[in-house]
Amino acid sequence: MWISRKKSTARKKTAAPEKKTGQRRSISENKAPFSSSPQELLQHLSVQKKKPFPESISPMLASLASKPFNDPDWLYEIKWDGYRAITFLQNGKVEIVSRNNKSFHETYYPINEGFKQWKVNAVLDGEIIVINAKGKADFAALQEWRSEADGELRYYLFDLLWLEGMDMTALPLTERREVLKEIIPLNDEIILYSPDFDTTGTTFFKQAQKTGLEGILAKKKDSIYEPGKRTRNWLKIKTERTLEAIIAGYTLNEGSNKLFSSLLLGIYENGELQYIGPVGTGFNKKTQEELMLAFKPLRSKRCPFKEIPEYNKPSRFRPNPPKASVTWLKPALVAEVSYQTVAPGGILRHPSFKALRTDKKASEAKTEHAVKPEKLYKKTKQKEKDKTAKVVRKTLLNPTDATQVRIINGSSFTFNNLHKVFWPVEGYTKRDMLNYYYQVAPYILPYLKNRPQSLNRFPNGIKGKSFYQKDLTAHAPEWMKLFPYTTSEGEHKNFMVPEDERALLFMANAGAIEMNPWNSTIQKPDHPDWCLIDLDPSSKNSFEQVIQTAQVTKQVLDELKVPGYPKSSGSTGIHIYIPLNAKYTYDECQLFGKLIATRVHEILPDFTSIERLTKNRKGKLYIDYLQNRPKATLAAPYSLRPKPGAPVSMPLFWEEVKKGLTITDWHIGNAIARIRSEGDIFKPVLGKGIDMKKVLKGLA
DNA sequence: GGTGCGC
DNA sequence: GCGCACCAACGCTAA
DNA sequence: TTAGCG
Repeated sequence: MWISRKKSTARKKTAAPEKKTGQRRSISENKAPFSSSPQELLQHLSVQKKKPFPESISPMLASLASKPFNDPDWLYEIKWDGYRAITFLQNGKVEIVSRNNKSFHETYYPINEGFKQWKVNAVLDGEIIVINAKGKADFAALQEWRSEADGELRYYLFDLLWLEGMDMTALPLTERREVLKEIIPLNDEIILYSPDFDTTGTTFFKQAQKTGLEGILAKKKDSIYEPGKRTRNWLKIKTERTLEAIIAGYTLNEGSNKLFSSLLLGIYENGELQYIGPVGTGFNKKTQEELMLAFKPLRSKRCPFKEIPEYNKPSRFRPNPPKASVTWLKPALVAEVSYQTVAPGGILRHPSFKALRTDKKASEAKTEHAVKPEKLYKKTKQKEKDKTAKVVRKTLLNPTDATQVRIINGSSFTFNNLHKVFWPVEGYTKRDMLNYYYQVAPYILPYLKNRPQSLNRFPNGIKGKSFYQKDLTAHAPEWMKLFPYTTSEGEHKNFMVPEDERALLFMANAGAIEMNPWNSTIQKPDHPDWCLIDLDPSSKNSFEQVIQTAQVTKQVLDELKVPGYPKSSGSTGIHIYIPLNAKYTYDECQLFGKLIATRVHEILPDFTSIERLTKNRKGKLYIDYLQNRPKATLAAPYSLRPKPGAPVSMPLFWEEVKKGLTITDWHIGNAIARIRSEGDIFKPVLGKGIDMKKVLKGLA
């Protein structure tokens, strides 16, 4: 028994990064800052080598959600109303920059002071705010902040992106925050840890409303940090609503030294302008001046409302309001206004002026705008049901031995040549590849099970000689499932059909870097589970054109009310899958694919082509629907590709299919973290299929 | 990557 | 016991 | 029949 005999293999050093700083909690006195052991963390990070100090990072952004929710897998933070700021701390040098990489170094100089006692090299993410005299975060005050007399600065840190040569972004949020908490000195009054609250989303939201906070953030505990991305794993829920209202007039209180005291607002309902109340806050002197300038040509004698509203109405807070005079305006300007609720009678409570919408005509003003539905949340809910997605597996092979024996699904495997470099530029080895497939097995197997495979083998890495193998008859172990076929020559042969991770690792161990399953299963070999659209650029196309074509494909599918799921091919293009649930034949499927491809080509005739023959394509992007045929294969979702950079064919959200996406975004080094964080977002491809008849009827 | 042959 | 050669797709269609 | 393609 090899496994038990080998004992002294990998027990190496590597504790958590240890620093010493004055007031900080010492790491040794508390438990290690990682929920798992350092060994596990190291293993977690094993695919990445020491990462250099990042030059710049754009912050990860939150998506907007319409209402709070409760979920133990999410944590809740305060949404600070200030400037997002990333701090680069290197060898005692401090650089604090905005979202757009503008330096805050001079502007908010007191913050630099606090970082002087830090002894670590790190990249931190947080929000700078100003507390005004009332003790509340004040965005306007922040913008006008010049010195400590203008209010108290705070820098709330909520994330850690890099620490002492370790890229933290691939770690789950909770682990990043645990380490972050450890390294923030306790004696600083400006630099603070932005806490999370162990409560339900709804309770926390109510609390936030009461406290007058701008909103809350919900963050998925196991989410990774994806720079520059507006993620669904971070959601912001605002306590205030906004609407677009028409400015119908303004008032001026007796004895006021301002240009105006409030704006009188209305919205159109059934063609009539309805009064929705005054707004008296949210503008400073400068915006008032600008507004007055815009009002000048609109002044009118006539009140645009049907009835003159009671703008002098006393309120609970102002039983004896100052006498105000009114100037009516022609209803032409649109203001964006925030408010908390609508009182009976349609009057806004706690309205605040946000901005003049110069891009909108009065007739276009809408009651509610933006606010994405909680669709986002429902999606993640689905993921949680998927138990396999929750299991965090250890790696299969240790980092040292060149040969290792493992039992998988009851079968013994001898893995040889584990040091062999498969991706020479990056140095990824056969071991890295096997570890990847072992970890991705629960996610990729649904797309391989019951599907005959074409093995595309690279036993000597991506630069070595490669070959295809379909017939496994002579090489299959007894446990291997086979699927018989007859060649056009009349020879009887057998495809292999993977059933479990044992089969997956068999293929990987054979040098099959890429997994190439049929589009149908052996249960219904002539009925594909999905329809493929393969966007395959020529060397003359830019990737931007691929993205544009994918977006147009999405648009065409939307018009037909057909769902489509995109993934990066991992090579040069993008694949789009339409779920069919094995209800149609390959012929029908291909015709449907042709229909989509043709429509896309008609919209983008300049740089796309649906010609099968390369020479007829004239260097255009090939919209390939012909792979919808029996026995054809395509790299599976989550498959590695034998290309430089060890890219992964990664399922994407449509929102990610936009300018800036690159083919190397996802690779062997970061794919596992991404997949664990997002779950299998391709799952609907294996779900309910489309009703092709209905779609075609709608077209006729 | 696995096999079989010749040395 | 080793180095080495050899093997490991397929179906379609244009020309 | 072969060459090209995916």
